[in-house]
Amino acid sequence: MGRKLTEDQREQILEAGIEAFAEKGLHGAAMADIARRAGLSVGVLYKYYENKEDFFRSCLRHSLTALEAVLAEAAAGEAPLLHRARRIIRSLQTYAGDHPSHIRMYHQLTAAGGDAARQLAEEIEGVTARLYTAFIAEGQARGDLRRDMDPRLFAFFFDNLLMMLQFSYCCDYYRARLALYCGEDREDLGRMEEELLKFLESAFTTEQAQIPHRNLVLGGTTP
Amino acid sequence: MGRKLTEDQREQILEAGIEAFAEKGLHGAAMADIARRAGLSVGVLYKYYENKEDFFRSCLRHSLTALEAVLAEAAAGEAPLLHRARRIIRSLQTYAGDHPSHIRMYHQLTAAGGDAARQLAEEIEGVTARLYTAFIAEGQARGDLRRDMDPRLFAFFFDNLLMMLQFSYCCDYYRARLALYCGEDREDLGRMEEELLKFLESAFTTEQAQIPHRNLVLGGTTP
Amino acid sequence: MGRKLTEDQREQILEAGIEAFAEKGLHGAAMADIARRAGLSVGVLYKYYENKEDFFRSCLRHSLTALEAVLAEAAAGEAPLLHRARRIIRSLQTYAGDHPSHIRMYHQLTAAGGDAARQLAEEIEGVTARLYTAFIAEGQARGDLRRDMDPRLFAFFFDNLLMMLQFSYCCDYYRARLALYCGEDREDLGRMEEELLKFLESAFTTEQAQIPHRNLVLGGTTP
Amino acid sequence: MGRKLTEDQREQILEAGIEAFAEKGLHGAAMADIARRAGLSVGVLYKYYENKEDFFRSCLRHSLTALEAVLAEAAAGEAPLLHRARRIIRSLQTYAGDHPSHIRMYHQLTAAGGDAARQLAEEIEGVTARLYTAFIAEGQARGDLRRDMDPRLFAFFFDNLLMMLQFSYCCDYYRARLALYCGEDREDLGRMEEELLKFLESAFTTEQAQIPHRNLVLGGTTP
DNA sequence: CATGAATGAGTGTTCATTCAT
DNA sequence: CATGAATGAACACTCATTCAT
Repeated sequence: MGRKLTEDQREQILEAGIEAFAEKGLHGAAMADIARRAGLSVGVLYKYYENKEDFFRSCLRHSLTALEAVLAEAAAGEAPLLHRARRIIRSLQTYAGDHPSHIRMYHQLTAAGGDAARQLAEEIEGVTARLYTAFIAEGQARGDLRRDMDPRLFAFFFDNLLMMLQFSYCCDYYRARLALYCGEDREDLGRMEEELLKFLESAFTTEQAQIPHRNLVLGGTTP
Repeated sequence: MGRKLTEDQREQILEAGIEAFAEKGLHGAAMADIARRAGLSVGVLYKYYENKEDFFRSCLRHSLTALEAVLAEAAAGEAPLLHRARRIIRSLQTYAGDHPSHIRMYHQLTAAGGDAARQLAEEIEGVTARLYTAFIAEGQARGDLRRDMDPRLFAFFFDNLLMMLQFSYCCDYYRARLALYCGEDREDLGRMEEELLKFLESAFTTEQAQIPHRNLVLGGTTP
Repeated sequence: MGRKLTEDQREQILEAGIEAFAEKGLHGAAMADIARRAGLSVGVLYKYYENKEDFFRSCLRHSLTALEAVLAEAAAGEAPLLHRARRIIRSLQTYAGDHPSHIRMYHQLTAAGGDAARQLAEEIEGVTARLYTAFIAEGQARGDLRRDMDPRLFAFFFDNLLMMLQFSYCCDYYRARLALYCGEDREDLGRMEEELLKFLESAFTTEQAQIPHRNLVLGGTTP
Repeated sequence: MGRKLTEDQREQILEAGIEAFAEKGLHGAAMADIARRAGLSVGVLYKYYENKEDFFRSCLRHSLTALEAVLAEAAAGEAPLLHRARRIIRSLQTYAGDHPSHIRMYHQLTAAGGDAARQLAEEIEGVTARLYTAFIAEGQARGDLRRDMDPRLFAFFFDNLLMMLQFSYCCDYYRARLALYCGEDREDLGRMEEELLKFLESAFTTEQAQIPHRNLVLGGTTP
């Protein structure tokens, strides 16, 4: 699984695979095409990777490791949650702009099925899940964040919004969908950042119990 | 496109297709396999559908029409936004429980590319985009919702959270991911509903300008 | 093989078949398409004809019988050979103009192979072979035609020229080929008739032995 | 289109194709069958030829190029027309005996339709059309040939007779037809050559205007 | 008896994978 | 060791033929 290659070659192969898989999906991408993109023969691919799925997995690992590094860096430090959230959003926007194929490939993974791929991705998702949950719990402990929330589910919602943000910048389908909401303004990254932060800040900081006009909005509990 | 079939047969064929496409995607699913699942021969499929893509489109339309009906019903009425949001969430949870393949297939679409499929889906997304945006604008006009938000982007966030909710109940990958956040509690639909509503209510109703401890949370603007 | 149909229906079916086979060949034509053209269901076709090849054969027989009748009429009578030749050429030109599909289908037969089809056609070719050979022998006996020829082979050449004439008016390939020779004048039927008759008359009437400048033309026997 | 194959392999593949197409036509021949005949897998065919039609075209080109070379050599030189005609007839007889499939395949082409194939063949037919027409015009200029003929149409008749000659030696249908005229003598190539030359010589050299017994033969103009 | 829906073998074509060079 | 030609199973799609209604 990748022995005996210079780091450069490995990089080139994986990058070619990521691009191909991102474009056409696991089924649609052809090994021969990937080899051509990487400037190699198919034989080499099969020397270092057991088969197509194994190679797909390796591309994913490569791609997600990079993404994880970006996230970890953005999330690091002692700054308050939303400050870090802002940094994360910005990082993701930048990353999505620079490496759309990585995001697209990640999205392909979610459609691929297959135990091995899922397992691999769980590794990665596990990191962010723990990271975000810890953030929130910590914020609650410090008193910065509302107490009346389940930190795990709010972390989940947070992650959901970030995933969709990335897909919306990179994947054809979601890009089209975003345009339905924003039209021309789709590319206004600053506005997106601002509004998403507004959304998150209120969601994370405002306890609902005290809010008096609740009934107006929620209309009471449904039976 | 589907003449001469009893509604039952049509249903059966489409359901078989939806299941296959949900599992393996547009490329991965084999027409012969779909025919076998439906208890038919390939010839029949090609009698009623021009080709694989046309059939895929028909499966999608079938699936999305049903989903749309569910949404429209849940969203209808004069009740306040979050009341309707609660109904939508519940409907989607029920729908996802009853027809997981439909959701999975929809998710496959987002990965598939292909002009026709995307076009069709935009139709559908367009409906919800308009629906949600109108909701919010209306709520703002009534004074129920915060004024300092872009209704289009907030509608987008809202839709994002709902899409991810469905995927998280139906798609293998997202199910595994949800488990990372919730563990055993993954199946507690009521809890999910409650927390999501909390998240949404605050996000939608609380204006940020007045909130004094903003800096604590946002940490000021980043340089 | 054709029982229980009114003559009209039979005619209609065969005509539809002839058109289809003429257009697309034995393999290319689809039974369902033929049924549709004839305004019938496939079931009927298979009630009266064993299978596709049997039906093809019946179409052929139908087509060739008509052609034979035309030829026989044109060739009949006591007139001198070339007079009758002129009548044959005219008849064929008219027939080709009115029923191009029949000629085309006949041409398809020559490409089809298959014992049964060949056998059937031999029946028909046999008629013209005998007819033309007898013509010539008779002409020789009367002294109208040259004696230094093999009547069978000259009949063969005669038939060849007539077959190619028909194909050249009806079949796409041969039409294009004729245009290479004639260009715009392809449709000048009178000219074709005249020149072909000139060609035939000399070929059939002039004995070569007496011709003095033979060497100039033949250049002697090749070694 | 054929790179990286030894000339031998290329030859073998094309010969297999020619045989199959000759037997069953463009539609009837199966790529898998051709591959089997050539001792290869289907994949190879598709490595070197874009698709079936492209392969068919290549087989044709291969076949017709060879035929054209034979014709060109036979037609070359300063010898009088019928001398060259004799050489052409002999060459074609030899060629037909050695490569019957090539002739059969060519015949299949005339039945196939399809723009590309027709276009290619027109190229080839164009060569002979020009060649023969020039022959005749030249002969007329020299005074060897009759002046009262349209060189283009006479060239057309000449070509027709030669085409039918080849088909009559190679194609099942035409072989059977030839037998109807010649019986046992079908294989007597020398006789065929002699008689065909007699036929041609008279047709090409004898002007009809001067011939006094014209009316006896032509019977006057038909009303 | 007619219909035309259903069957399923067969076709062109692609592509993961192997292996001789 | 690298190459990329060769393999052949798999797939989308068609159509002769059958048979339930």
